[in-house]
Amino acid sequence: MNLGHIIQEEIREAFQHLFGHTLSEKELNLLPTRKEFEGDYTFVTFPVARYSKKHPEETARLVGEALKNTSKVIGDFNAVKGFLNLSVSLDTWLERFSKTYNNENFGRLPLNGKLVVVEFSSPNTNKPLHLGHLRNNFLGYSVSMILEAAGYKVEKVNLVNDRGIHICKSMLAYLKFGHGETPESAGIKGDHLIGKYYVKFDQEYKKQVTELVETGMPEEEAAKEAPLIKAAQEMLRDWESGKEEVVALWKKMNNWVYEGFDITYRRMGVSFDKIYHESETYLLGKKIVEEGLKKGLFYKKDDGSVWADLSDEGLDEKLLLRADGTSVYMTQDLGTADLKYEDYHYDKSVYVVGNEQDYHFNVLFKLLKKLGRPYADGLYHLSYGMVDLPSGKMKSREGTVVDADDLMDEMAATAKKHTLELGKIDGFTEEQANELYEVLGLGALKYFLLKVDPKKRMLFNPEESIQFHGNTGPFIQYTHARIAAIRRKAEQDGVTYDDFDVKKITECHETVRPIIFMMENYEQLLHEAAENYTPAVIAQFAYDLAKEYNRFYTEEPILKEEDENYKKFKVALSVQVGRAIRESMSLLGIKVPDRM
RNA sequence: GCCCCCAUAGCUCAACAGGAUAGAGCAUCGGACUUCUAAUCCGACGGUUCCAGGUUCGAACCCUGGUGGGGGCACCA
Repeated sequence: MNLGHIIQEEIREAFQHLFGHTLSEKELNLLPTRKEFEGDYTFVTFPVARYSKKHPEETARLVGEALKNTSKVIGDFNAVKGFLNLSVSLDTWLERFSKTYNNENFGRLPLNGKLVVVEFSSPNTNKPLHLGHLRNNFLGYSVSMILEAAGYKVEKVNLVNDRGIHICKSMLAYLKFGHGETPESAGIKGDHLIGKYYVKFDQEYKKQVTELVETGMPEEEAAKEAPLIKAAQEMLRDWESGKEEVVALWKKMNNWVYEGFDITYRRMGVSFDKIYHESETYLLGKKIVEEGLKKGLFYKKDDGSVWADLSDEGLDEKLLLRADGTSVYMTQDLGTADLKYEDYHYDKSVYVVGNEQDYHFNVLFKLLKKLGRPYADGLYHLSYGMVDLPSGKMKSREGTVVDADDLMDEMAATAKKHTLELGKIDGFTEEQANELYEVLGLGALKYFLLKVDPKKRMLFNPEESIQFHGNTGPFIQYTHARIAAIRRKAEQDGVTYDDFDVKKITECHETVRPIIFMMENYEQLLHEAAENYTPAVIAQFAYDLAKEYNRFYTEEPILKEEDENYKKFKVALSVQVGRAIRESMSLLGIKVPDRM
């Protein structure tokens, strides 16, 4: 039980004793005391004055006095208006720290026996990954780590969109203009090679459309009649009917893409427990539509197309099956939901997909609910906002996308530049140095993308993202490196620190309490991060802790402390902060170096 | 046209589900390295929380109406 809960219980008891009323969980609202007031926790008495039948301030004072007499943890209090500010005694804080320090499972909540599937990444195989994918991947991976730390069993899955007209466009352009080029012969990654032909297709296609328009054809018609688009559609039909040479080319080109993706994923530090391919799932879902028809949930129009009417739920009618009997996006997603459930029997299933698909998932979940799927209540769309550039929205056709590989290169290069300028890595081998640049560059990038609430649209300013000062990944990493240096030096000097004795400590630097306070609250925070699927609060924690620790570090001598026991404590406190930083950063997928 | 989301310091973001005098970083200005890593720390400057009403002890947060921005409304995925 954390300190907040203990205090809540004590308040409940005191209140019951004083006023004969038992407060509910919600009424026991406890918040951190604001900086400008004395105290650690604040209990707001406005809402409970109706039970005490006294003014809020009087209520606060009475509860405060009662606590001061009976509480095992509260040392003092003050009441301002309806705010009861409670100061936890130093003894208690130190005691709590001791407990945290010796807790080997710090930052890990007990297993809750529940399984959650997190689907993320979901790339198309016709172009390389870009900045938008980075937010998606980092988010999905981080949320998976957070859920795991919060006690869930987590399965990370990736549903690769490896088929469809967009792939055929790349294939067609490759056939026409590729001259048998390969990633090896071209010297570029497979995904970039395929992306090149996707762009090529678009260019050539536009030319054709322009030519047709010049002959007097309306633009809309020209867009449909251009030979290239017709050829691409034909190729898709050939693929669906299993035409050998098309399938062979498709396999070859997709494999190039996967080889490229693998490199990118590895560098990003994300991985999956299972990869689904749309080429294997796109036909699923038809049976579910049939089932819905039979149950009278869906209906068939005269042309044979199948629809769901969700107007009673405030939504539109939605197509589920085309007139020719082929599936659409929704059909497929109905099918994969069942498939994933068969595979995992999950309690929760999270889809990490951008907010432009809010409506789609809203409909999907309602349909599955209507169909009576047992897992329907556990579905969650983790809807995240677009990443904008200072120049506006990213558009692949306009060449304004920020390529993932390029971006990671740049981040690492900048890390290298800064590191060399500072000259702090004497004795590093070249390999170690390069690894450090990766850790710092990726750390900066991940932190930049994850510190913002996922739901919010965010601006990616390349110059700011590459900053290593202030509220950034490298700032936190640096704090960890400092602590690691303390630990190294302590061990070098033969200073043991596990054996500190908190009972002998009577006074502490003013930063010690807030540091302990933050770590005390960490598990609560982790719980919140998991419930709300948001790495942002973990990022905020790591930053706040690092910031507070840095103050401690600059204002207090640690290894030069003369009181031997207090010195041990300070080292232990540092080590524990280091652990908390490492742990929280790992939930963001960010590594922390021992030297930088 | 209909539906959904957003609006907080010059800029990028917070604000623990309605709590006290709205906080950080960047930028600007000023201070701190013969010291355990200055990728750090301290200070200053910076606000009508888009506007107008409402709800109540209390509103950035909830309600109503505006304004501005984004997204969605395909037999595409």
